[in-house]
Amino acid sequence: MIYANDFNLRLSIESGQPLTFSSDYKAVGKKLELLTYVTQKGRIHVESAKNNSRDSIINFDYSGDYTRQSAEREVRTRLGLTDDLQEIYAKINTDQFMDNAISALYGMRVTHNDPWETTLCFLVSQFNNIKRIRLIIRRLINEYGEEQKLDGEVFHLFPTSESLSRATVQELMKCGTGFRAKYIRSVAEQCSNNVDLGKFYKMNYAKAKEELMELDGIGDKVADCILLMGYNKYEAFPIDTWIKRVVERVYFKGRKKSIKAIHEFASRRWGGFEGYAQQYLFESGRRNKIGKMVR
DNA sequence: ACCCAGGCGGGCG
DNA sequence: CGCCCGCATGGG
Repeated sequence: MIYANDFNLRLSIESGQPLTFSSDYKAVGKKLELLTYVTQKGRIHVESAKNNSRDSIINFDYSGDYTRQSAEREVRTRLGLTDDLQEIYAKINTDQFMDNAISALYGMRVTHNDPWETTLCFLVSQFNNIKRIRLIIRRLINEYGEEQKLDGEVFHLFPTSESLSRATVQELMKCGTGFRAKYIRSVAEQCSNNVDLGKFYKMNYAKAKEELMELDGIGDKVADCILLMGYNKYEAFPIDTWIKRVVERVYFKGRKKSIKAIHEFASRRWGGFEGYAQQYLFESGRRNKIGKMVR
C-alpha cells in the first residue's frame, strides 16, 4: 500500500496518456480503478481505494521478479508521484482559467512512461481518437508483444521496436494502424538500428526535439508528447487541435494564432512547466468542449 | 449515410 | 514561411 498526496488515479489514467493506451484498466463500480502493467520483470496490478479525492491510498500487488520495494518504486515512478505537485501548481496557476482547471482536475499527474512505448503510442495517435488509439495499441500488443505467463494467465509485453521492425507495412495495417503503418515501420526500424532512444534523456529539450523530428512521422506535436510523457521534459507543450482552440479562446480572445506563436506564449507564461499546464488545458478543454463550435 | 478524431508530409505560391 | 490536401479506420 502506498499513501499518495495530491493524487487522483482516475484522472491520471483517463486523460489520454500512454499508460492508458497500453495497460488494461477498468472501473469497478464508481470508485475502484484497476491498472495492470506487465513488464519483463513481472506484473503490477494497481487499484485505488479512493477516488475524486485529494489523496489516494494505492493498493497494489505484484508477481514475477518484482520485490516489494522495486514494485513500489515502479508504481511511484510510473504514476508521476515523484513530482511535487504543489510546487508545479504554484508555477502554472497563472490565471482564473488555470485555477479552475486545477480545482476541477485536482491530483491529475503527468505520468512517466517508457520512451519507446510513448513514441509508438503517439505515432498511432495522429489524426485519431483516444478510444481507437487504445484499440490499435491493444492489437499491436497482442500481435507483436512477447507472451508471458503469470499466475496462470497469459499476458503480452509491450512490443519492442525490433519486433515491429520485422513486420511489413501491410501486416501492421491489419492492426488498424492505417496510413500510420509506414511511420511505425520506419521508426521501429530506426530505433532497433541506428537510433538509441536513451540518448534523448541527456539532451536538452530543444536539441532532443530537433532530433526526434528527423524521424519519419514525428512532427512538432508528437515530438512534444514523447518528450513530455516519455522523458518528462516539462518544457514540452504539445499543441493539438484542442490546445490550439483553448489557448486562442482563453488567452487571445478567439483570434487565430500560429503554432509558433502559441509555443512562444506558453514558454513565456509557464516557462519550465508548460507540459503540465498543457495537460490541464487539454483535459479541461475536452471536458468543457471548448471550441467545439468552430466553422 | 456522414462526420470526426491528441497530425504529418508533400506540394504549392 | 503559410496554406491546403490526402490519408485509413472505427465509433457516434
